[in-house]
Amino acid sequence: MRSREGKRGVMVVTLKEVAERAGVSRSAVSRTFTDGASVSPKMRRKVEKAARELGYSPNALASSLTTGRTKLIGLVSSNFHNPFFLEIFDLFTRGLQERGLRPLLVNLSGETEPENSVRMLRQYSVDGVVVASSTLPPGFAIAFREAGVPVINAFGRYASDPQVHTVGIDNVACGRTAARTLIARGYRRLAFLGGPEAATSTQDRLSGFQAEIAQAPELGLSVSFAGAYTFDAGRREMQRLLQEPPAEAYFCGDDVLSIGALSALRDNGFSVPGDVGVLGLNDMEMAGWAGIDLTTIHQPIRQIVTSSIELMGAMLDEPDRYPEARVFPCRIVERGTLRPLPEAG
Amino acid sequence: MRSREGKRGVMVVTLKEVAERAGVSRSAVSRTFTDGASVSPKMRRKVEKAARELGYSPNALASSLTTGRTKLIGLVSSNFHNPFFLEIFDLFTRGLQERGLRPLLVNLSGETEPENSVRMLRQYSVDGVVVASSTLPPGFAIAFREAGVPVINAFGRYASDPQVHTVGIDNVACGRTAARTLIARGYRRLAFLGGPEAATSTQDRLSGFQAEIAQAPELGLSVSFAGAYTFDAGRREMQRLLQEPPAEAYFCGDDVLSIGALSALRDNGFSVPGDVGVLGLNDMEMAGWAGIDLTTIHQPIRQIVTSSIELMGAMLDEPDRYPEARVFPCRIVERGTLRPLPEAG
DNA sequence: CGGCATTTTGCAACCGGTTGCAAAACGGGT
DNA sequence: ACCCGTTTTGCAACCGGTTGCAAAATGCCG
Repeated sequence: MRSREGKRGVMVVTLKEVAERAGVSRSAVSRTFTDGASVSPKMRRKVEKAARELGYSPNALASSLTTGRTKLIGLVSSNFHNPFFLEIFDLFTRGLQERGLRPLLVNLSGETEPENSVRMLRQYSVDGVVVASSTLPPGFAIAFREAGVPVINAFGRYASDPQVHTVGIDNVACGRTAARTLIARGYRRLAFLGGPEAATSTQDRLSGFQAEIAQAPELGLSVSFAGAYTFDAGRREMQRLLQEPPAEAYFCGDDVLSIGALSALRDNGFSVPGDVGVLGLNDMEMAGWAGIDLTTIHQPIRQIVTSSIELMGAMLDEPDRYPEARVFPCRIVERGTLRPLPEAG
Repeated sequence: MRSREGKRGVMVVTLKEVAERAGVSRSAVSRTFTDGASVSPKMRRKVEKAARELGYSPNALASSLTTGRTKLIGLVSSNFHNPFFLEIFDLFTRGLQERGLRPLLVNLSGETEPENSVRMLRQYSVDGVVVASSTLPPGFAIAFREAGVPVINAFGRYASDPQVHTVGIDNVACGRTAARTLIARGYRRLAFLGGPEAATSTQDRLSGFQAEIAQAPELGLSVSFAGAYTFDAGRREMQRLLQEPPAEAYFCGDDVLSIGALSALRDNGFSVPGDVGVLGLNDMEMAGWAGIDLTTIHQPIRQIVTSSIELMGAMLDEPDRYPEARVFPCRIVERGTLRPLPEAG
């Protein structure tokens, strides 16, 4: 009887058993399964045969104990209600898997203290953490860094002096782009319908939007916030705004919010883009659906995720790497909720 | 110097260091951190003090080596393009976290062989696996069971003789409910617009739908399939169907598909529910959005997830538990895409 | 075939914890 | 103070691997 009953009744084959069956030392078995180690072809064949016959595969957790790497990556987010983030999770999980890294998913909805999650992820010796959120306060990412865990803040606030590695867009610049886009189309009385006021993404987009508008005295700006990046919040807030005559065009916090706002506008008899213009942000899949057809600012999530993962790979080799911010440009995607650019003439 | 530089330059405090500082044995420290172990109050205080001063927290992976439990749960899915599943991931991650279990997320999109994922999850010694998918072939869940890993198939095919623990709805019954719903509203020429033909959910819903319709000879049924549970697939397929006159009412594979179908119908000048009725399935958040307002069959995901997690908890204590199927009823949610029930009288 | 440089292999210690067992400490009763 | 039953504690072995080091095996050359 070579095989053993594990703690849970699961057949579990260990290195030692393979070594015995192959008639070699345990180190030899270990070496054939760690690449870069010196093993003669003959030895390798013997071991592989025994391993195959026993159905052995090495215990990643046990080896992590000596190598100090688990290949576990904490994937931390609080955006579990925005379909846009499902696209992000998809890209992250696939990207990490391709590199042999395993995402340990942490849902921070409702969590206000980073402490617990930091402790938990340290207990599991994650090699690194990706904080993928546009709404979490920067303190969360920083808490990981202070705990000595390599961390990347994806979709977080871009700062020119980043405290932690940051990959994302420049929300201030986005706000400017939004303003310029609306102005170029001849809108004059503009409005900002932001996401949660506390989110840095909201603040930054607003400040860019404001800054650009402030340059032209003939422009008007009204500002309000929805409580969350959700359809309902967007719809409710727009509903509220419509108790007074609407602005000419709204730059909304994100696409879901925009869709909610659109719904309220249409229900109140406003035609979009005839009476009112709406501009979103993110360019989530849904924005392109017929029937929604939202003009929006595209956030290059593929590049952001890819770059985050590359950066994570680099940090694993060089944990004390100097923090850097990687910023990707956003571009406007023309669809049907803003009136067209006037013909050049 | 008590603290040590870990492999990655990370300060990492070990049990041994705590023991030394507290002036006790390593076992004593270990016991104060495993509940149920016998430790005197005095000892506990000493150890906790030292631990606090050093910032110690035990290494979950190291302990898993002897206890045989990692508290890691593989969360396996391939549905990363259906916003409905984001709601499911949200519920699963939170539910697991509350029980002190950690979801290791596996994205199986594009994977055809279960082997790789099974091996990977075994290497990480997961305590159990939740396969949360309505499209993965049953073989995936079974592969885990055969590898000796406790597995639960959530949102999978209900079978009266389940091979693995199954939690979800009875898709055949759902199909019947759909048919009865449409018939009761006076629709006669019915249609099934399913998801991927290979998905068991599609097959089962169809067979229930057919079975019910077959009982009334005056009813007509046409059947077609979209390639995926997505907006585009639904829209495309409906577009194609509209080259001929439409049926009176469509039972669609799921809500996203329905929304796609709706979009095609409206674009082709059909009024819903005036000319054509549409019935969805899932009752995802979006179905309730104003502007979509989809009549649909509610899938009780809260209960399904809660029950799955409970069951997982039970399996961890009793791995050889006899496979069971847990089935939750679906109910119709009246909204605006079917004409109302005729007045009784 | 011997001598030497170069792999390849096994030994043993270690990674960070847990746990059975026996010895030590404790507590209560007399 | 002593005895005995009950905690509490520490020792040492173990979980499943990795790795530095020295011994053994190999290859090459003269």
